[in-house]
Amino acid sequence: MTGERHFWLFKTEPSCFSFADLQARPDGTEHWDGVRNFQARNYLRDEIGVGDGVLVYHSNIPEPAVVGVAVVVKAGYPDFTARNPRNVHFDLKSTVDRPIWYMVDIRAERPFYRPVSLAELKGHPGLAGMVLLQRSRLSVQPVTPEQWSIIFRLGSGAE
DNA sequence: GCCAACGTTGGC
DNA sequence: GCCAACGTTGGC
Repeated sequence: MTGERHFWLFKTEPSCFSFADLQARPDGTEHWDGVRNFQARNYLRDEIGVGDGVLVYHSNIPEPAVVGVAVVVKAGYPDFTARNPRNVHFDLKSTVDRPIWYMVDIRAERPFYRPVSLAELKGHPGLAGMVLLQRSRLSVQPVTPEQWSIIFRLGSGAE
């Protein structure tokens, strides 16, 4: 078995790829490709493990929000879109021998009963330390177990 | 659409 | 290796 379970928040623009799109994939599973930021890459390559929990966050919309939960089903491996010249995320510097960019596979577990908006996250005293609220641009970011349980409860309609 | 934040690039 | 210029992100 692997080590303890960790928690993450993945951002996506729903006009590009939404939680519903993830659910619509076979078995609700898709690779999380296209991340082109080194810090996020390091998490994908080195730290995110099978079984870890993922909060899926919709950005760049009128009311940005966490909209659902997913689980990691495959740990970091080279992002093949970096090697496709016709892909928008193509990167000439990434090779088979020396891949630069990585991705993981996630599977949709369930949509939230209600979206938990950015405004709500900002307003919750227990969430002041969230990376999202301090380095909003980081597209793959760690979430503490405490933050996870607060957001999970909010999204489950328990509060 | 604006613009602040911030990551990346490239000249030196 | 510094840092200015530039490009992108993403809330508003």
